[in-house]
Amino acid sequence: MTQTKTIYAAFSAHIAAALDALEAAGTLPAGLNRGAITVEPPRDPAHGDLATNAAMVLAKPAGTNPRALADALVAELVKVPAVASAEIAGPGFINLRVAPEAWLAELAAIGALGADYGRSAVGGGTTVNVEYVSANPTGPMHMGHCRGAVVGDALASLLEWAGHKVIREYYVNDAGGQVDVLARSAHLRYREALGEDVGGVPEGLYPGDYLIPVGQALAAEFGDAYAKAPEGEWLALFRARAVAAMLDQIKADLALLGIRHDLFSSEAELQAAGKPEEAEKWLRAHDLVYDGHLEAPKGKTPEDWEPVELPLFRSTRFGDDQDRPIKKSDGSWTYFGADMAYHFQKAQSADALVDIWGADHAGTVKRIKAAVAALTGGEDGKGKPFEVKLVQMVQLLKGGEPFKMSKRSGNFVTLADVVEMVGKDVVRFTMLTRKPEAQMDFDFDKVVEASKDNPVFYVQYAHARIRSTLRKAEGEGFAPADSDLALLGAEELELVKVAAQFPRLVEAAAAAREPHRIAFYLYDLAAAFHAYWNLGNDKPEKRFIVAQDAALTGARLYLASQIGQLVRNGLAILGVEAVEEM
RNA sequence: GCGCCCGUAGCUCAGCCGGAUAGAGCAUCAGAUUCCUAAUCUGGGGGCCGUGGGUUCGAAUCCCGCCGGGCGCACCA
Repeated sequence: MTQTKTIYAAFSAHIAAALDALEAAGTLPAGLNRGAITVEPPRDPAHGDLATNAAMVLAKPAGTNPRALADALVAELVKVPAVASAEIAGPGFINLRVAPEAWLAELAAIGALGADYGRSAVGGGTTVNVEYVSANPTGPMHMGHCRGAVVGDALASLLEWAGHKVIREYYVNDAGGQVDVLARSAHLRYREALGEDVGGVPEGLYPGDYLIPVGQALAAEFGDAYAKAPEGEWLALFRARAVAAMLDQIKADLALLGIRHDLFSSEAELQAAGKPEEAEKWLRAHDLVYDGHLEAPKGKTPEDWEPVELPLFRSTRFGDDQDRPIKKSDGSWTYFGADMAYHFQKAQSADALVDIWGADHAGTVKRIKAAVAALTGGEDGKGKPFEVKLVQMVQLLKGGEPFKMSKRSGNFVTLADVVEMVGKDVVRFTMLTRKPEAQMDFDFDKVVEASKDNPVFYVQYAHARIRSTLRKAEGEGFAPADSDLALLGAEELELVKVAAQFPRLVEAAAAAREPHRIAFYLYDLAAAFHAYWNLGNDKPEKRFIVAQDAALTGARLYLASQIGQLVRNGLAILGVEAVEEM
């Protein structure tokens, strides 16, 4: 994997070197904490290309005032060739202008690194397990699963770009009551396939047509052997067959979105292997599980409430409201009991864990975080890094009105339907145009709109324009060339400046676990490109192809080519195809 | 009642680890098309960053209270 040395990193090093020089000269005490120093593009471009707060941050501990320290720093910084100018502003900011040669070097770096430009080593090769989707294997994927699937998948790619090893994992909840319901529903379809008139699907079973082929397959495999048999004879068998069929379906649905997990972990297998028992034993030994009485639910008092003694995990020690049962009164594991063991298992093979959950599970975040902290860190130690990212609801709309599908497939809008209607790339990009913890509307009419209102098309269009231009140029005998990049002027450098932010953005987005930042960046990059493009409307000499100037054309085509590369890199993180033409 | 998320321009939303005069799109107003794709671009107007305190050189950002919206709150998954 190639590491990108960003221009920002280079300037951080310049500033560090300047501080070293001041220390050596005795101007600055040695050993000051430089952790709070930032180097970033100022909000207002008039303040230059980069600004640092170094003087403000260090003035107090150094026993001097920001302006005086800034003066000394500036004197050092102006010696650096890549620094075109350095001046003090405001309360003590140092505003830097980057020499054009340094920007052109960055442009050349994009060309040299190509599809790897933006990859970073900040992750240090540590392994992050990202668990996402994990929909119950009781039916096809529906839109409720979609956002988490896309966010999780994009996050996984983003973490890879930032230098992590990533495990993409799916937890298969194949041990709970709902898969028994699935088995019974499949049995009904099985009898139906044998010719029995089963009437309608009774309340409490899954009504969707998607179980019809499962019933037919069971009928073909087993004949009428289980048609009249008591449930005990077929439940486990039918459950296994139905779950397998549903998982195949889910994998096919995910494939439509371009998602493929590395690992599918079965809750049933986890339990069969005795993992929850192991966790319980360890927790009991550390007084983190005890037999106690569950409190009555808060806020409402169920009429049939009875206190029962259950094994409880002391999640209150980690900030939860109450201790949580890990087993039910019938002796089987609660979802939480098994999930706890599952997270412990995941932690064995990863340095950090990330779960992507629907917001409807927000209430259980504290207990699982408590469990991970306990199992990976002991009762008071700090556990492995573990984050739960909550993905908020998506409201489906069409023309501003709530959208309802036919009930043919079982009373929900399937992911497959949506992908068929609007396409994979639109689904993926649109899901990433909002931060995940904010609710979002998904309007079928708006997301397929081919205009700049629609970020997907806006970004795609920028790429298509670039490719189109390069094709046309090739037809006219021009090719991108990096031999005369110095011919590029201020307007072209503006584009390079936006491009140069990509590597640090990847790092920041990965650190924050926020892939949506890439989508917003691509929009900004596309806007910068479109803006430059339109200079050519008024001024033909600003177009990429200037027929009478082969050297300039070559340099501009090189720029265009690298911007196109960057769009592809960003889209690759998001799992969206870059198109050749619109 | 409790927990979590959200509250930024008329609308939909960004705002990176606290940084300078808070940004973008839509809508609105005024402009640009003999052109590599105008599916685009340029400019104007539009703000008590829900609200009241606190922390400090500095707060949309961090902390606390309150208001409003969403989600959740049994041994379900």
